[in-house]
Amino acid sequence: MPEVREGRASRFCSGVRERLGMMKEIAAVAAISSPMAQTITQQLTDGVQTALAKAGLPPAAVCPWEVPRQAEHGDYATNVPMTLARAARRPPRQIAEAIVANFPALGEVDHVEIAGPGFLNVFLSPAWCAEAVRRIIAAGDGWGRGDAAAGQRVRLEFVSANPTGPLVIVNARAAAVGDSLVRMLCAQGAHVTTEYYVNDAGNQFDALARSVDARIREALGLPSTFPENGYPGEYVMDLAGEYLAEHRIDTPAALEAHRAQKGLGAGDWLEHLGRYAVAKMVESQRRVLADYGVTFDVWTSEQRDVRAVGLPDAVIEELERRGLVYELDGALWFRATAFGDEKDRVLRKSTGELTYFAVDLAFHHVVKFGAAERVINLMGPDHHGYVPRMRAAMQALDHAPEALEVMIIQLVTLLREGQPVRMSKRRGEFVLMEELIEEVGRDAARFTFLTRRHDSPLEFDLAVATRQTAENPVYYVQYAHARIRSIWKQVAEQGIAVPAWDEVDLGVLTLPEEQALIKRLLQYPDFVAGAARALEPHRVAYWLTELAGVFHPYYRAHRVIQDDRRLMLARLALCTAVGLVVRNGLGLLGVSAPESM
RNA sequence: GCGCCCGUAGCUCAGUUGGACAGAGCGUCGGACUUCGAAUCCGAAGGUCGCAGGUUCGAUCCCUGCCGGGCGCACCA
Repeated sequence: MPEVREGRASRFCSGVRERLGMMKEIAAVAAISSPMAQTITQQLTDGVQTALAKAGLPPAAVCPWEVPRQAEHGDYATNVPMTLARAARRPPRQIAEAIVANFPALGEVDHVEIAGPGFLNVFLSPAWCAEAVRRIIAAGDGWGRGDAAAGQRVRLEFVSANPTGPLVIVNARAAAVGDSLVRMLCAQGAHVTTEYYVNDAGNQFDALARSVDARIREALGLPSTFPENGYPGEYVMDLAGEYLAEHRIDTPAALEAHRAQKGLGAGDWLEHLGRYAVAKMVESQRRVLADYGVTFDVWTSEQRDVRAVGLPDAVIEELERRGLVYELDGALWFRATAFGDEKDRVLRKSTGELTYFAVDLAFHHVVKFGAAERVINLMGPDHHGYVPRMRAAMQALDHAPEALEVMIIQLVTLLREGQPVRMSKRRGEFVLMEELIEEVGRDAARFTFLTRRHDSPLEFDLAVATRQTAENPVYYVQYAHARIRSIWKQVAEQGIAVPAWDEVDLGVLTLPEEQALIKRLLQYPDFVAGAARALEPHRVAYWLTELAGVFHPYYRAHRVIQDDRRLMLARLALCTAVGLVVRNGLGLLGVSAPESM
């Protein structure tokens, strides 16, 4: 078995931890932080189960908690009495009453009510909530970490654009989604290896090589015809120009001499040019992604890491051993229909060449699943028809069908002030990812991409994304952080002494706005765990916007710095906790939390 | 024709994996800066969740059919 380059997941995760960072003011306190505590819903679930046991009722298989829309319905609600009604053969309300009567005394809970057909509405204790601010600050960047993916080895491939052209808008979307997923999964205890797959073989590779060759001949004034399926973009001319410059070739004779010196015949020459072009393209892709804040643990080469080491043949043999391969019309077929695909698929064409599928299947089976139990691929919508056959192949090779998770990243429509920006890939005109970053900035670009579900098409208005107004939620959220930092600057300038948080009386945080703010912060760990489980980073973006939407009105209405020192310190603590969570959340999205704006 | 995704406020989109009276931003209209940052805040108007059935105590969510839109159906990658 060939050596598989293993990613350095730990480095990546520690990098995230670094990026999540923490504010100076809380660093000292965080040093004495306690181990990860149970989330509030876990405590409530324990309470319900205890009550059920005491009442002689069967335990609940699951105990879903939701945050009701209406405040009258409490802070958390569950429908357990209704789901249990059938098994217990008692009406839901009776079960609810039994739970309430036997509910253990929990510090977090003020009281529990029965409502509607059989809901349990839990009201949190205001004093406990106020006190919780201290724990949030103490948890620091650990607030929001969890174990939803603890110990899982995850292989996450995203972007993976062909090395035949520069990165474009949709790649920026995939990069934003993928990178955010990495951060979320790491924060939930997963060991994630990120991977970029370079398709440096096959037809597209040949087309690139021939395109560069044609441009080189043109540049030297030699007769040439541009290949039918070649790449027309200007970057191909740049590649040709760079090649000539690097090798100091400026005449046809110099080119001949160069090729002769290197012993490059017709076939070798195209291979050589192709390698050169791919290396250049990959390097530029890597640079653009790095500018975007996205790095990969592994850059896998189709040619070097899969084809050259004979993986496809090995996997085809494996399939043959299992009797899942047959020959027809001179081609070799995989019996994909035996695993739910709509038709059988060719592994080796009658020409003797491997199909893309055969190579990709070997890549998945050996390289990806050799390194992880969970394989997540982000792909474009044009590939969704490809998924069933890959899944069929994975099943044929004994992988659980759900082990391969495919996320379709939908297309991006680019607008400027509501007007479509014309793009034509055929003519080689498109808006590049680097132009996007240049124009709107990384934070705005990434956040905007994460304000939509990954599988729904996105309209990206360049003009709006550039505008630094409320139209742009990224600034709304960042502003909350900057404002909180600004309060701390004021504290420093005015020479206000702030004691250790242990000595601050948080009990004065009794305003409805303050309680609402704290309750939101308390929801955060459950929320990000849910987003990580669902692989939906956009939820975090929405949640943060809502948090900012609770904070800004509070900030406008109530002063932090004031004569009442007790109140001031308590509010300072609350604001610090809010700033911390904003920062943690933005960190999950790969968006910065600025000190000032 | 078959398969997958999508139809929610004028626009762009959320809706926590079936919950209680349907949410946000923008846009529109009307207000708020001698107070820690107005990239902010307060208020108003705006809906038959594409249509019709079904399952359920309960449906925007699940099932069926229809209408409308996108994508895919290669010995391409």
